[in-house]
Amino acid sequence: EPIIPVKDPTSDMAIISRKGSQLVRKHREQKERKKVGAPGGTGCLVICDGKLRILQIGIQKTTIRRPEQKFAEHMKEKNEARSEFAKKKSLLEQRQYLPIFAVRQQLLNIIRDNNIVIVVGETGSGKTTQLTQYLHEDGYTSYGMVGCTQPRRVAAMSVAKRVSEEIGSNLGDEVGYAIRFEDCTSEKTLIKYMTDGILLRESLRESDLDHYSAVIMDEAHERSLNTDVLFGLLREVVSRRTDLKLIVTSATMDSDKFAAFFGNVPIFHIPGRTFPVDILFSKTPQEDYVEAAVKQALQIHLSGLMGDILIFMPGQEDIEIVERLEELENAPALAVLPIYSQLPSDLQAKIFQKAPDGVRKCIVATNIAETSLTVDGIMFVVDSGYCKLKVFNPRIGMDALQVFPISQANANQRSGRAGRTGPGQCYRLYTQSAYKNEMLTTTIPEIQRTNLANVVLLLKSLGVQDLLLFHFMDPPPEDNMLNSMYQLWILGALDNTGALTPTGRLMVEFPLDPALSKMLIVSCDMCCSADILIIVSMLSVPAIFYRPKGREEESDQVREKFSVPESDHLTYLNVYMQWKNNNYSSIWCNDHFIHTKAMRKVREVRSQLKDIMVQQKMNLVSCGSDWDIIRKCICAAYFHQAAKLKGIGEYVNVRTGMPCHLHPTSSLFGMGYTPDYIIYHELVMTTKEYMQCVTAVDGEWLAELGPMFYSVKQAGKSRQVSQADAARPHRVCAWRSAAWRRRCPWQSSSCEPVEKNRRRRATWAASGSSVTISTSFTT
DNA sequence: TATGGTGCA
Repeated sequence: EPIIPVKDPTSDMAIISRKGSQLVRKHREQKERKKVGAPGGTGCLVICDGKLRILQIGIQKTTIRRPEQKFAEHMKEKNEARSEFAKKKSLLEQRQYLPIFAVRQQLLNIIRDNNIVIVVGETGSGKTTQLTQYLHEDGYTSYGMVGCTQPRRVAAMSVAKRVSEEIGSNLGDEVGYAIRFEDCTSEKTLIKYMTDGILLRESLRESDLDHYSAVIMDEAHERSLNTDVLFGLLREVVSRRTDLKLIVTSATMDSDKFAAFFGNVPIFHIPGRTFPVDILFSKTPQEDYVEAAVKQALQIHLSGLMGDILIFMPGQEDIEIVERLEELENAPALAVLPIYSQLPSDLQAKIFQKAPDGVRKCIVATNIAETSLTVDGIMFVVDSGYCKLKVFNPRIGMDALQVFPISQANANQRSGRAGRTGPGQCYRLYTQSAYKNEMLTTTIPEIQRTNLANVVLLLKSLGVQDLLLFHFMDPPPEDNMLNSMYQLWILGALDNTGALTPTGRLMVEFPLDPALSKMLIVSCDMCCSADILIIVSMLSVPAIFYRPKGREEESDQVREKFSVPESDHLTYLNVYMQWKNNNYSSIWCNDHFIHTKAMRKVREVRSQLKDIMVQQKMNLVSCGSDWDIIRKCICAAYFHQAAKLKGIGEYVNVRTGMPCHLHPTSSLFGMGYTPDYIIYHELVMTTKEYMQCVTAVDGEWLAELGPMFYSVKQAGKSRQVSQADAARPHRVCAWRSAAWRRRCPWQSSSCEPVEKNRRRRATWAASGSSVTISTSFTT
């Protein structure tokens, strides 16, 4: 259905909005249509600040076909556009112009008098580049390095480069950086920028961080998983090492909380330098944020005011609808540019290119533009008020990727994007009252909404005895912690007393999720480690396959050529082997709708993991074409995530009984081949409960490899696997170990009857009988 | 029967 061009856009705003509505009405109709039959209850319960909040968002779904799209052929030009200011002034003059320079001595005094200081540094204050240098100038580098953590790699690299220029040394000498795959430091290094994940790994080797005299945790308010773990660890390190200085930077709104956590430490405030941004709230709540955003962007566009527009949307799908703005041909030229992480980098680069004269840029972004990417020249921000978040449900072991209202902190960050190069305006598509009363002040930190298996393993290896007593700034839900411990126990990383086993100790060495580490370890005994190594590497990077708008069928057909009918894992192996046979060619990738960037990373990950395997004296052997061995090996690490065929194309989770669906990207999807049992890599709730990356397994493997869950029973002539134990962590562990029970606070009366049953079952199981006890699942 | 917010090791 073509969109009718607006006849006279400048004279009649009513027409514009009508056209806008037309576009969106269609979108909404389709959305409604799709909603029918979709599972209800996409809402989510969230506990924040002791309050229980129910968040329920409708499902966004549309299918709009686009004409064939041409791929961009040019990459982002790397002309180092220096500002007029930078050209005229010397580096020293630039440094002295920064707001932080005015408070330099005060800041150094307060650091000298306190081991921990919270620094509230607004954008443009210069804290990231100057703090390290001030500490260096004040003598802190005479007895150790000054370390500075960043949540992102690009930031660590680019800031280190800038500071090395300011100091007048080569990058890697006095000033260096370390990120995964790249250590650009030397024995001379005094100032080290790094990602927070690197510092966390370093603390494994050297728990007191003796190489450092000072550590700055920059952008700590972003509260990444690693930041939160480091908070707890560094707090202890500082109490042991009185010579270590810790500086934590934070946003204004949570500085008090940070200060309290570290023991009522002082807060130092550095003003920033940004341009004012007018905030405009919607007078009434918007029914449809896509429609509202389109209308608002058009209104700005036709207002005659200059400057580029940035629209924040929750996800790719909404972005693709908003992109149709461009089709309003009679309106003044508007270049609508999408940006999200999965977009190929050549298309991403477009947002940084200067638009032709007289053409206004309108960037439609996910929250990638909130912190990760900065585009200059944005004058207007249109904020939908929503973002997607991944929340983990420990009970069913499922991630849900859902649309949530943003927090006040997000909203402020978004509006700030309009004031980087001049005064700007921010249009919020929600009411002021919604902002004040309904939005959380800050987003729920990641540690409270993710699978913690990795964190638990790390803390265990650091010798943290009782994880429930570990000092987190915002402790994760107890259920979540215990579930992760249970998962580690299943994988053999923890013993019955909750202590790390030799397998667990080996697992810590790998920068992988525990189940993937386990798979790698098991593969050495099963003589398929070279093959599993590739599969594990492929699973460690985001999306391999690219499915561009307008070429869906074409790309699906190409993908099918790689498909191994019984396994997505093997399909991945196949893709890698073919890429290798084609000399790791990027042209080959483009021809086969495969993300080159992702494949390069797979190769890097593979080589890093291989190094660790060599270092750990693990043998690297391939099983050749005996793919059954590979499937069994995968089963050995993922038997706890199994599903059983129920009807045509219908699966139910073996342990929970929950219906699960094959993801449409699976090679088992719609192929007519429906094995009785499959294991899955990941369970994600988007529009449905989807199993992503699945492999067919023999039912008997499940019983053999996962005896705590399954056993084989005789049913007529056919042998069937059924659920032997749907126990929750404490229940299994409780009867196994009194020591474990003591550390499980939920070992309370409510669990008692179940525990008794459990003991009886355990006896039966131990007697060698093949009788299966079917346990009904309750949530 | 129909599809992935953003980072990090």
